Amino acid sequence: MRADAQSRPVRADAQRNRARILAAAEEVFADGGPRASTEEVARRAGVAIGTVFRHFPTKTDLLRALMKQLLEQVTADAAALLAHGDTATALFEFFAQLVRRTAANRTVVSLLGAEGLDVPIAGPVTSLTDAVRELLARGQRAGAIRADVRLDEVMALLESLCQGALQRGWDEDLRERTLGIVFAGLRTPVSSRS
Amino acid sequence: MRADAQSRPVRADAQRNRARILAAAEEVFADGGPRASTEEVARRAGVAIGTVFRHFPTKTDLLRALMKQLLEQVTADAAALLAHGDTATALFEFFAQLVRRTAANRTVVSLLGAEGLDVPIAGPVTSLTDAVRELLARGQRAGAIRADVRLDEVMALLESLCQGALQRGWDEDLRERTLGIVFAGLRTPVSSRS
DNA sequence: GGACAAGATGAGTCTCCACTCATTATCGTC
DNA sequence: GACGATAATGAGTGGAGACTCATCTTGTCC
Repeated sequence: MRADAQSRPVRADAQRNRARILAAAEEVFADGGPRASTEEVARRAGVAIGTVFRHFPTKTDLLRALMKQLLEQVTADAAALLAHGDTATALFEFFAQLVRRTAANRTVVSLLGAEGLDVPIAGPVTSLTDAVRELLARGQRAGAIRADVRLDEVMALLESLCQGALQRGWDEDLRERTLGIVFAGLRTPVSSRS
Repeated sequence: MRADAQSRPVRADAQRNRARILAAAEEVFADGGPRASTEEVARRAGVAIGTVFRHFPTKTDLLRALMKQLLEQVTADAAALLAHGDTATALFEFFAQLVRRTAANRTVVSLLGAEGLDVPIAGPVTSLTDAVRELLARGQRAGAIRADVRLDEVMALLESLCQGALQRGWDEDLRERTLGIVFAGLRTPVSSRS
């Protein structure tokens, strides 16, 4: 494996460590949030702290790498639903999936507009937005989602519910019921409107 | 003004400073979040740092005092609506009011289940919850809100939307439209359900 | 299996921030 | 206006955590 045509290959131990660090960071930040220390990540990865900083020169870089990885997974979920899901309800399924994933992974908090630390992630967000746009359009074409619902509203709800799902005291049941209300608001009503 | 039957009055400068500190803290934490430094609060209050700590022995105490103050305002809003508002839509009005207030005041983030720091505020939350319970019950009795909506769901939505409203890029317009969707989900449908 | 560059190590630095305390200033009272 | 209690001051302390770097180790290539 060559990193570049005129450079040497990336050493095997370096690749291994990079992977270990990412995995450890996922766990550590999952419970503890982005305020958890880099030292803790190093400890859980079984690596010295200098090694973490060799791979990710800044804590923000590490967070960004995690974000990117998660966004890719989530975007893949969306793509799968676009390919195989029921057109009418694919958006709801995706919505529920994302919130569920977030609930299990505090780091995603910063997903669409970081909070405590600044974690710029412009690129990956775009593809997620694209996927949601398509999911929304299909639901609307199928008549399942109100025609006047806009993309930014869906993204805003997604963001809000992901944030909410992180709070203490949200169990799975409450999460599903709350999502149910939001979905009812998105769904095409038979007649009443205001 | 006597603090207690057998103690001396609270000195005028002390009262003044306490008020100044609270006001400054509101501003400072409003932009900067709860991670803003106590030193900054002191500076904006025009007071030495030791004075801040005399009034609020701990940063958490200061945050808690702010929370309490805000919860009292919000609970007062709810009480006003209970007394004079339109029964059917009072909950929606209150909901919108609270989210709006939050958008202008980052500190409220930690309102119903603190994030970064731990800011226990058991008592004041109870009275807020009570007010929302009553608002919800009235809306349901009036037939404006679905009968199967539960209090914890409303609180969860409130929490989520307040969190969401803090994100960058939420302007007033988006906020109102997003709330509109949630309200549609809470409203009694004329016929369709799923 | 030797040479050497890439990588790992972890004690140490630096900065930031919550919190303390000896000293000084101010208020309320007589 | 003097006196004692209360409060304000701000340099200082302690600890946490991001980041560095001189030194040692290991993988890769011939």
